[in-house]
Amino acid sequence: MFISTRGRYAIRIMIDLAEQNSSDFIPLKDIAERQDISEKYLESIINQLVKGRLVTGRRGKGGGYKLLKNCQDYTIYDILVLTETSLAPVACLDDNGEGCRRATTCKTFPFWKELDQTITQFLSHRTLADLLEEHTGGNYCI
Amino acid sequence: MFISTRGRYAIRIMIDLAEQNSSDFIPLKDIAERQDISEKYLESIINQLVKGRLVTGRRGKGGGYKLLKNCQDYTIYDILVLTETSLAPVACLDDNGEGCRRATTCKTFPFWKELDQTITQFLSHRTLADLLEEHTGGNYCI
DNA sequence: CATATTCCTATCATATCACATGGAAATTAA
DNA sequence: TTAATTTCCATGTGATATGATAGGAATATG
Repeated sequence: MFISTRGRYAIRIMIDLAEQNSSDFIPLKDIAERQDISEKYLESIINQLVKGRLVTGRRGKGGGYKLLKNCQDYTIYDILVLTETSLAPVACLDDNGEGCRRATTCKTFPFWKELDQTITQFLSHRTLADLLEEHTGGNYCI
Repeated sequence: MFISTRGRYAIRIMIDLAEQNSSDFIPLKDIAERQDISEKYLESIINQLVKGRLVTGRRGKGGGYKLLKNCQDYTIYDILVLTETSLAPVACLDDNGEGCRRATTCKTFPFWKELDQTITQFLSHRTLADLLEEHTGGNYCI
């Protein structure tokens, strides 16, 4: 499997935040209930999104999380690259291809590179706004 | 990681067989030595290729494996679909999307389906012959 | 202060991966 | 026929990633 639940849940968190369409902080508890996912697991995921500056969090009463940008300004790639351990389709491509010493002579290496580019382009040409519109027809974004 | 060593090794086996450009059976021992991969591991991989009718094997002295078709008639998809446990980029898409009960309402499902199609198209539009030519400029195929 | 909520650091069960071991069956050459 | 070769078949194993869970410290509100 390429994209793990971790990355998929991250996208669902972002969609949920966008759908609330609020300038208030949204408690993770609410997101976990709506999405029917363990709050503790979501916690570890949204932490990565905070560190990656995709969302911001505030502690204490009235705290929670909120988006930092408009949803058309988040690409799916932005979200996945933070939450997935690797977006390379093959191990040869990790660490800029330093991982494989056969890279220079390998007959399959250019092929994997092309596959990687194809996937990366696909993921970085879609925004959070695209996902919202795709299903609702509406526009939740500011 | 998306494509495991299993699938990558399978492609290297197929390339190796094509490069021998022979109507004789090629012993797996030779392939393992040339590719510097454990023969026993390759054995379990090439078994899947035999069962999938991509190659044929013969036992005993003078035995080995050989391709059944011209290499322009093998797509990379053909090879990977046999050797990888799943080519679906996300779990939601396994078993024709039956795996996920949220599929009908999920805002991300159409997106994953598109990603899957993009990848599948990429993999099924390249043949073994393409990989051989890409690196050597020559044509090993009949 | 009491409560809500994020942050931080562990731990754990399960599955998959990459590979190894041990042999049975078949084919050919001598 | 015998020995050598080689595919076929089943099962075992250590390492790693994944998908969680647990407990508590820090911080903000009222």
